[in-house]
Amino acid sequence: MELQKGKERFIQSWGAFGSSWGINRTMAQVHALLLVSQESLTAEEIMEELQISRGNANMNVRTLIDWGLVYKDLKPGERKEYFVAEKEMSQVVKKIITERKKKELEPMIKILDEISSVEGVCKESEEFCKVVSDIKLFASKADTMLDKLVKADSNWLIGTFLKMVK
Amino acid sequence: MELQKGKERFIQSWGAFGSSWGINRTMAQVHALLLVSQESLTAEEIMEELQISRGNANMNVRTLIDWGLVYKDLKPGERKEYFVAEKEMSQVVKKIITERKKKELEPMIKILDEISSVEGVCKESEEFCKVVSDIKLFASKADTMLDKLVKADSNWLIGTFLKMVK
DNA sequence: CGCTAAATTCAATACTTATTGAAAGTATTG
DNA sequence: CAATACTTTCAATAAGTATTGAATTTAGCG
Repeated sequence: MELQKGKERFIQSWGAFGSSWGINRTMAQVHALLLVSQESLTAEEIMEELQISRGNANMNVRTLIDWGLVYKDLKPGERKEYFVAEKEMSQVVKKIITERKKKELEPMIKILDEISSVEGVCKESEEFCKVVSDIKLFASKADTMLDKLVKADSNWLIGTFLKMVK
Repeated sequence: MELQKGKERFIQSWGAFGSSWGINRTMAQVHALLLVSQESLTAEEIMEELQISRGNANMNVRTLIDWGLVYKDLKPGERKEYFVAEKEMSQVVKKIITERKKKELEPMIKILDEISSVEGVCKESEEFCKVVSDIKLFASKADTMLDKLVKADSNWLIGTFLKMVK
């Protein structure tokens, strides 16, 4: 496998994981493409490389920018926009955690709070009350932990992993 | 909101999060229903409660059993199967982590290894090599960390959360 | 065994989510 | 300010995923 094949493999695999991650497949491919590109790319180039439509390219680049995983790289004297990926991997990890937490964890905690704040639930059904409060306990711990990871400096991020695994 | 409404809300919300989690919506609802049921339920009862077909109920219960989140509760003298949820929440968390890791993390590490094991990648493109090995670093750390969480005893699970967040 | 209740399978179908591409919008240039 | 180069939007459509339910298989019982 030579370099070009390696890059293609990476792009295609990153896209496939996107799906199993609840992340749009094409968005993940665009991200992968920008990650392995030396130079920043135009919308045209992304469309060409990934064989996707203009609208699709635009929408997914925009979402990546919203996530903070891609930046606009405006070149003086050039009218069109170039896009470049955030390549500091600790930043990438933090930003993915932030977005997934927002979508997967926070709304859940909100609803668990609503359910368990109801008067008399624990009196009426100890079992239901316990299920809800146990889930809340784990969800809150996970939430706090992920917050710390995201707010910490980059060395701390990997350092925390190390601390946990030893 | 009285108890019954609370349970319904819980089932419906757990189902919605399932989706944003890459977990089948109905499977999550079946899980929620069993979590909040005092008694173990038959396929019929699940179909009835969630208004789903026999096939659907069967498939999702089976997947939950594969995940170790639900058990068969066979009653002597009764021909039909009853299903009951694992209610120890630390077990539930461990089992969900195990399955999501298997689907979301392990295949990724495998492919990153394949890509980076190729001769000359680093010579040909320092940048690509760095991207791949940085991702590998984080993925492996996460993998090891999750392994520890899953193998540890239940007190350690919540204890580790606490250790991290202080 | 054969009968029957229950579980499972799977092709057809419904539902959900992503993609296209032409039309509309916006900004730069001469 | 009109021509142009590019970006964004969005309704139509395609692709992907989940669900149904009738047909099939499996297992308990006399």
